[in-house]
Amino acid sequence: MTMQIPEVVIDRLPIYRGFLVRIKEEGRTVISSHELGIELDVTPAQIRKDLSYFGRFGKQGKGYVVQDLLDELENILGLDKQWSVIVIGLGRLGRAVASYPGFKEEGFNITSCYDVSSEVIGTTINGIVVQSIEDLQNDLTKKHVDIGIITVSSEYAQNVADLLIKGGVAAILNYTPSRIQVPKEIELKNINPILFLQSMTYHLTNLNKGN
Amino acid sequence: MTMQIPEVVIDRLPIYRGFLVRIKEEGRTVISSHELGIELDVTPAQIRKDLSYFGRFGKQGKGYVVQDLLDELENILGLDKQWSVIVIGLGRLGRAVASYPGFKEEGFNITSCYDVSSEVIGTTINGIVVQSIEDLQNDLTKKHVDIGIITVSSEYAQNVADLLIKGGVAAILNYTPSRIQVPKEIELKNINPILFLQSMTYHLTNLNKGN
DNA sequence: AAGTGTGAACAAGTTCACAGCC
DNA sequence: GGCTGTGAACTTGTTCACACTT
Repeated sequence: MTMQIPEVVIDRLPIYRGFLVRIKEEGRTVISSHELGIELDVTPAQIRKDLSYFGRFGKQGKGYVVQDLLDELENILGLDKQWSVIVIGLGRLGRAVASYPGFKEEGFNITSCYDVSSEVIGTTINGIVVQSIEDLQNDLTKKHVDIGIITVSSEYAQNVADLLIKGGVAAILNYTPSRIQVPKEIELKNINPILFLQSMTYHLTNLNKGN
Repeated sequence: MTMQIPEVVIDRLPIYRGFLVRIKEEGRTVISSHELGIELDVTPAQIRKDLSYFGRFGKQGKGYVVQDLLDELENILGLDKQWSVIVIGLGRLGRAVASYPGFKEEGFNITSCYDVSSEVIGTTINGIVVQSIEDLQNDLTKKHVDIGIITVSSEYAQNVADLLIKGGVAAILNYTPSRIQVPKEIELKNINPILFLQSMTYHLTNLNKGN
């Protein structure tokens, strides 16, 4: 029963799902793995194989019913639930993140924001009053938080992560360039634009490409 | 000569390099693949194999001289050069990006910023006067730009990308949730926090983990 | 003695190709 | 007839294990 599903597969499902949302809005009701593949730059076999880890969602000779596949993917990914998210660090990046409407639209509800600076504490961002980081530990004992987004300055990233984990937060999105150490049961993803730029400059430097 | 180097390897090099920068600051002069591996959560064999694609940088029985390996990696990745970067779209996210000091520190110089909104055009961010997007096409004929960072709203992402490519920009960092189509010789990386969150919720939903 | 560099073994992930079903 | 689902073939990427160097 518990066949281990490759992480790369999990990472592709949200991409499939995003595209399905778009074509559903355009009124599309059925799509084949072939068409999906062309749009998403993935082979049709890849898509069929990926989906086959979870069930048989297609209609043979026909393709996938957009709405049905969407429902399946949202169920698999847990997007049929609401998730509570907090943002720690409300510098320029944190404020941009906290005020991005896309999170709420996708079921990621930013319920609280924390910062150290007295200049920021008490201000309102996206309808949320910024609290002191001092409140964080205690707040986590009282209300459940699924995901913590860390946008503090680099040197505090590990401390904040430790606090979050101690408070029962199971997933962390780290916008800091610091590499954070977490126990393996904690979900962690890092967003570090510098690393992206640096792998791109490799290719710009070595234009005997292949990519 | 032109052995094809796996993309995953290229993506790891900046991580190795970042760690070497850190330990160099701490005064470390030599490090073994074993120690590197522990810190970066990679097997020592992986590190040695990755580096072996590019040369023999280690000293047998000793490890790697931090400064030497750093120089090699920076040379490989093209980090010994300066890169010119422009930011298109100066909403909250674009302003956060444009004012992040990390780019300059790593040799990525933001030389211009563009926006459509008359409220933003003419304002100064990080010492740069925001120009009209109307100027972009013409500017690109006059000065060389290596990398474009797209932080406009989703619906304009493809248009901006097309403009950049027409103007000779070879690499694009797309902060937009839109999937952009580019010719294969153009470097493209996407930063979409929603996709990260959605793959994390898969694991939160299916805590029979393995991760 | 310690630790690299690397072919060979292994594991993971992708694509093929076709049986099966609508 | 067209397209899915999936074992099997293949390709890519990782780890092993040891000869080699200092």
